Amino acid sequence: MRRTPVGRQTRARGIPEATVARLPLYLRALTALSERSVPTVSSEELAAAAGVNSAKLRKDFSYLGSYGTRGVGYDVEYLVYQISRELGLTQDWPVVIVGIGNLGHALANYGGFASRGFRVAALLDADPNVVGSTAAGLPVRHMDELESIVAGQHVSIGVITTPPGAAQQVCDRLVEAGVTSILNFAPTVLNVPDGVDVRKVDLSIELQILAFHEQRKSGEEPEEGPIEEPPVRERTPGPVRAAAAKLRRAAGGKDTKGDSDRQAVLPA
Amino acid sequence: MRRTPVGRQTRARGIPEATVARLPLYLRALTALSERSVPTVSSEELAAAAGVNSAKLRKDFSYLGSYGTRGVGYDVEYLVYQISRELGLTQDWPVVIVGIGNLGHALANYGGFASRGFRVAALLDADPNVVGSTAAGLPVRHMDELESIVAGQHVSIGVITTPPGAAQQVCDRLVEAGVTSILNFAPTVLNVPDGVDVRKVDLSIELQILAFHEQRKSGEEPEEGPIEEPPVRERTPGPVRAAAAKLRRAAGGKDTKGDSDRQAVLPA
DNA sequence: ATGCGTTTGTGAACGTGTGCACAAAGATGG
DNA sequence: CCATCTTTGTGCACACGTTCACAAACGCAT
Repeated sequence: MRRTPVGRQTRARGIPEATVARLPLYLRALTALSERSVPTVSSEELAAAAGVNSAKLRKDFSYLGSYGTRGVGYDVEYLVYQISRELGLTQDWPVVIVGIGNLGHALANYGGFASRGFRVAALLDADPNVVGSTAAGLPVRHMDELESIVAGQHVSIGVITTPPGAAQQVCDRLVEAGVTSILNFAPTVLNVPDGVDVRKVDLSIELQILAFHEQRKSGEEPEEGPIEEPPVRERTPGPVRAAAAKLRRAAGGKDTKGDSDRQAVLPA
Repeated sequence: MRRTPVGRQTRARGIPEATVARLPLYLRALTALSERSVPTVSSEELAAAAGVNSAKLRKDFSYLGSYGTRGVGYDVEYLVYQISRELGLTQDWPVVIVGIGNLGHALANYGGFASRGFRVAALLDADPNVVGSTAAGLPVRHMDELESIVAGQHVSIGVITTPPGAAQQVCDRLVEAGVTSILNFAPTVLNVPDGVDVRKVDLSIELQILAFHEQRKSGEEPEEGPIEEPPVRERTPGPVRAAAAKLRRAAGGKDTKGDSDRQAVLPA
């Protein structure tokens, strides 16, 4: 199962994944400085603007090369260019958005798309009532056109904003059509073949993490005592082999299949 | 600057942050099993359903306690309860959403909210044209009501879906009113006092990370050669002290202030 | 009771990420 | 040309996260 010497997602040519995740942050801060015609910036100042530690920032930049000048700082324009190039933002990235509900609309209108080389190649939906309408000035087209659009416009990035039940199916079609990077907003674990990247954005998970910390702050830590019986079933021993066998069937053969949470990304 | 012995966000009582981030994933998979009345599940099966490695899952669960039965697996109902309790989902969490554009609408309609103990206490917006309309059956109320709502309903979690220019301001008001956990969708670095948690969801960053890996796949790695001159300014040495001094003023005194990227979360 | 097959729980090794602290490098002023 | 001041780039130590591999625990059949 191990394909690359390092790990799941080889840190390409020496750039750590954690650093890659911060580059867009630096880029944003630098762009703001650039618009104010600030010529140079120190690691300390830029780090403050990006909300990180300055040593971390310097180390991050050191992976890209020695683009700073000691005693002075970093040239803003030069860094903007270098980071953009490293992230691949100097080229055009056509993107398809599948599932045009509220969230799909929000993304279609999202200004951050166009501003960084991302171009909405098409909006797709399966619902005939939605197909034909327009969002952000673009027509919503039917799922059937997915394959021809992806192939014709060389789309390599797909965004899934469908209800969770449709996500895996849509994902399969995207991959089959040639998409190799997927941004998934549906609360579903997607199965993809090797070589396809998936990143997920999950509202519900973020809130639950906040709730965890919030609970800690309140001092109402869940105590490990005799209190608070489990609501339904006690940990009663008993005949379980048959149950386990049944479970094995129900859980699906080889991978995550039946994950049909009832919550929806786009209830409308 | 170091407040806690471990680090930035002390891992409460022994539960690592990485584990906390996965608990909601396990919970979702377990809930799906529960709905199918599956009584027990092995670490291998549950790990597959959650998209993680089984050893990792077992270690994660070991931080919660010994809730499994060797030779059998984990009792689904029991685990659902324990994880819910650990995450603080057995209590009610009122939430305010500020900024009711497309994204705000999408979140208000999000089914995952209600299904896990999160309740939308109020929808708020500053635009008089939006105030008074309804979203997801709830009236949109004016920002002026923020303080009274937060105080009156004991809201501790706020969601920011405003344009980036308004985010810090809204954040300050939320914190001032008593909110101690914030989920930020605006592409802005928020400054908050100690004791307030911020999690951010940033569309643009996710896409840029995908683009980075996509570029690597294409083999078009940015090469470190004499090619590709920087577009605007060369790395010309020269008198820079005055510039650096000017910069220091422009960048703001103590913290991230002027971060006004032109992209908007909610252009509408 | 005893043995067998299964699955958990965890010690230990390894990889990744973070932050300190400082030498090297450059700018600037005399 | 030299002294001084500023800021980068990085070696090092430590914290955190992941994975392996295996003993201990448990159900079940005989």
